[in-house]
Amino acid sequence: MTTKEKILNEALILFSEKGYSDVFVGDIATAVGIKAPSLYKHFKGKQEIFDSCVEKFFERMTQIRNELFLPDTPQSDVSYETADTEKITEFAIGLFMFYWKDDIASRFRRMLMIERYRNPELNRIYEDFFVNGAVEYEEKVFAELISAGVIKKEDPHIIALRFYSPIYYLLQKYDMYPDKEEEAKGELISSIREFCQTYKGKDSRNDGIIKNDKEND
Amino acid sequence: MTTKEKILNEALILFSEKGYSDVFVGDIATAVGIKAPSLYKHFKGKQEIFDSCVEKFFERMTQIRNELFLPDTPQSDVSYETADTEKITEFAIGLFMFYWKDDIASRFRRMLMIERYRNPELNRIYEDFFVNGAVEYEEKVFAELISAGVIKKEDPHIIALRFYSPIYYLLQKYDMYPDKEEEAKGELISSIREFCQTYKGKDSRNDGIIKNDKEND
DNA sequence: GTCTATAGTTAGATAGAC
DNA sequence: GTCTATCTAACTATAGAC
Repeated sequence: MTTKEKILNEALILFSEKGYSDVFVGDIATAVGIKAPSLYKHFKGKQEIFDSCVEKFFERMTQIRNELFLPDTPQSDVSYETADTEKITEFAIGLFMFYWKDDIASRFRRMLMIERYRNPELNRIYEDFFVNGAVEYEEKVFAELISAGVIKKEDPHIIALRFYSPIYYLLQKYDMYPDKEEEAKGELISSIREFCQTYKGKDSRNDGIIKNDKEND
Repeated sequence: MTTKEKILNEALILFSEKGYSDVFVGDIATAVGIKAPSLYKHFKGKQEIFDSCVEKFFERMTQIRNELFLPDTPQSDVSYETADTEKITEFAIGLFMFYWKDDIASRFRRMLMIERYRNPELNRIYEDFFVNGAVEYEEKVFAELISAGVIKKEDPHIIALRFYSPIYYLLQKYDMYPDKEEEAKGELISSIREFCQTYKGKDSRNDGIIKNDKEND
């Protein structure tokens, strides 16, 4: 890793813990193992370091969207037709774990939560990736699942909201406790299981799966 | 309002917008209409102003808990037996609007969201009131509603999680848009209606209300 | 590309007049 | 209880040696 990369790496860690203004150029330098003035050979200043972190985040998100959300691997041929409780759960866990643990996404998300109230541009980014944007994306997914008959014919927006909000809540709950992975996953799985019981099938609320699905444990 | 109260009021507004370290003593003074050194006749320093805001928040929360959560008014005699979709919706809206719009609670909540990553004590307060604590309280409510037969016999923790997480998500979504009250309430009501359809009654999923409830709009 | 030394700036807080 | 003037400390950034 080059010094420039090290700087960005350490800077993002610090920004995610303290926000922009409480991180001092000297802190970043110390974390990298150099002195503050040396940073200015790599970046024009603190703001440029920050801007590069933003850029790095966008690159990572573009990358993961191609991997996780738009898989063009052979498996994608099975499409929505075969999506079931297990697949929906897998998708939820994948999304949750990425937002929670990915080095870039999780740190940048925390930084955005600190900065979004004072910086409208960062608030927009936060909303696009972690609030409205996330729900809107899932809305499209559920609209397709409804067409495929996998999910009940109800308002896709409300379905997406009820799917995503526990993920969002649990992210906040476990953000400070990266070691509680099993507990977090357990809660998420229970929540998604209930979600699937409510919404799967064309009108399958009284199809008898309500009580028996618990055997999956 | 005394100058001391004015200081606390303006300080909380600024802290909720910028967090602790980006608010300068001079900013608070200007907002109040005095000069910075004058503040020191009322408070020892910036930290004491902040601590007083914390105290004010605790007072407000104690007050509202007695009003909203533990109503000892005559109406409470009807108890959980008569709780229905409408009452649960009313409770959800009351909780949401308080967290969203109450001058003290909403500002303090925003400040906590900014500060919780760098201050463990503030993170604990945030969790107690807006994350774990909120769900734990509702867990107790739903446990009682289950006993009363109003809510289906399922894990009260998951029920509480699925009840509260949309409230929490919508709070983040509309935090910057206090004027979008009707839109926010609409989304919340749709979400809670679906919640009630899923959980109300001992096993009342196929009681025919599923499609027709939309007439309420 | 790293360092030491230092300039320039600004925030928190105090002194003392009114 | 408010002000002006001022101190001290801390941070960003630059200059210039190596």
